[in-house]
Amino acid sequence: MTLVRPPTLRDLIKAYGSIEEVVKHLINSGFTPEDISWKFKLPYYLIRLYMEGFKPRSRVLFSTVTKVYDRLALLRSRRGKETELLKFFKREDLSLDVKVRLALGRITDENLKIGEGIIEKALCAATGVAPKRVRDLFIDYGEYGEVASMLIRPKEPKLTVDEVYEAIRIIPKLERVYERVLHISSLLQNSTPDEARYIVRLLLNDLKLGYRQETVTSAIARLYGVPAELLERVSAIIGLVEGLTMAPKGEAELSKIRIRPGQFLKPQLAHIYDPDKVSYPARVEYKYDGSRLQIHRWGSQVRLFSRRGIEKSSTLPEVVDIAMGFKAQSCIVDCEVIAVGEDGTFLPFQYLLERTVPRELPTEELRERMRKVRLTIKAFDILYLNGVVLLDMPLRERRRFLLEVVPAEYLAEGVDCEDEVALMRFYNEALKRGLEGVIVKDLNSPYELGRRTYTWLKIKPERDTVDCVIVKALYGKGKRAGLYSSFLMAVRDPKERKLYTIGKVSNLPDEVMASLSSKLERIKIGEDKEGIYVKPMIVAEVTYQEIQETDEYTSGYALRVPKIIRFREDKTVEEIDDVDKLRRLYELQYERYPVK
DNA sequence: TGTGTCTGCCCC
DNA sequence: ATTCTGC
DNA sequence: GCAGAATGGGCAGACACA
Repeated sequence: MTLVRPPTLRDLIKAYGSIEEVVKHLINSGFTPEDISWKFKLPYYLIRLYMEGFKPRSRVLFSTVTKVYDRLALLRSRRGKETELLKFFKREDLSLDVKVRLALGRITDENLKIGEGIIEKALCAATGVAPKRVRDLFIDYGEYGEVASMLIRPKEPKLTVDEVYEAIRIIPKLERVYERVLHISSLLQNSTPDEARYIVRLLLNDLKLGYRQETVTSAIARLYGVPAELLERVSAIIGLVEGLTMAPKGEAELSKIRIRPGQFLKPQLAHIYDPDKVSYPARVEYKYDGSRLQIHRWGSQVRLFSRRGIEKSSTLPEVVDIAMGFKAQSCIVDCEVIAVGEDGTFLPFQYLLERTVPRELPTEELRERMRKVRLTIKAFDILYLNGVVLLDMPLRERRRFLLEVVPAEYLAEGVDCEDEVALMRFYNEALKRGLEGVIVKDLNSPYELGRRTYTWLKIKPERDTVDCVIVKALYGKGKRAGLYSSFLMAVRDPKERKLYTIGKVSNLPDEVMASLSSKLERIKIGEDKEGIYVKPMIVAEVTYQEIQETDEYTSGYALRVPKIIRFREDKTVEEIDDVDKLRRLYELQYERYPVK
């Protein structure tokens, strides 16, 4: 009589040659990764790695990287961090692109679709701890990396850099939430507390090490003996990871990288207006309430990029058509895309989002939206024309080319101003015509990629203010863990003694926040996972950029870009503004912004 | 099938 | 988007 | 002065779940 026993993993490896082949065979025979993981007591993440053809290249332990992270976190000065990074980049047992991505905390350019929700689930699954306790720890520590390191049990470090790196890179292939949860929880189960801290932070795209990408750039520049400015420029043109990994090729090769249409460039940004920073004559243009768009055209090819470099041409076909009308062989044009009604009046920003947020749409849906929300553009700069880079040219000269290339109806309207009086005259006219404000530009300034400069200044009006009351204080995260960091505000009902919420405000100095917290705790009347509810008695004057209709708040209105101007200790809850005033303010803005 | 939650180097 | 903060 | 880190409003899409 022979005893029949199921084949062990060892048997199967012998039969199929490698564990990778075994996994492939089992998947083809209809087993799920979960089945295999359970049957052979193998971590789920490893099964997924083998399914994707994972081949370990180096045996460097991930714990060697977490030690570097720990040292970087401890170092205060920029110079110290740079030296530590330099040491890390000198390691020869890891490839440069892996090191660069580990240093930047960005393992892949694809969306991981992992946020706090999934991390919480994975931590519960990995440790058996109740969600409530995980959430409580999150309130205390303000960040899931630290929470993970609290919850994961110490063990001998055995994860390799390769495993962790590849395990993160394959996450976009895991479509279902439960697959991602299993994947991450198995990774965390096999990690030490320190490893768990940094795995979670890598997954959330935030290492919290307090250095800038500029520091990474200069460390690499130093190591390979190339000018940091050159490396920065190359990175601005071809992307950060791509640029930094080119450093070993040397200065000559780096200098060959040229701007070309089709390759996103980080746009220049503006500061808030300061009269002392304007040099006249200045170029002053309307500021349209839309979305930034960088138009690339070469021959019959067009690419559109949002402010952060997301490609948008498939959902904005009318802008592609406009670009085809540009009088150029090739060009890169900087503009604002805005939503307009059938009569050409500006539509509120909310409408535009229905067009600019989606990355792709079924043709029928796109057609429908194109009918509902029409688009146009207002161009204000040109960075490249027919093979020539215009960045270093003064704005005054770039504009000459812009006017030749872009038809007048698609140009941002503006004037050259000789002095502040003319500037203010134009600004007031802009407000009267329903614009968001104006941008003031130095006519002699070059276009500085990815920088916020004082050569571009934006002026926006102070809107009305609303007196409202704090009804809830919300816990802070990250470095504000353990503190309150924002407030839920409410206005009165005109008749009844009821309060209606209108939105949240934050961005108060730490000192103010600290002095308020004891007061808030004294008037606490309840709590939930986000924060504490308080007796409505702290009154504040709040301003905003726009009032929007919403289902999110009980008043039916929300403030866009809200901010506290001052606390009104002279006012009581009975004296704050009511919902009627909010409604009046809401309707008033459409006298300025006519909507069809 | 409808509603709710989460995520997005989203857009501002 | 805005604001604060540390370098 | 700068960039990073905290925070606000919105929307769509993709799942999860009932």
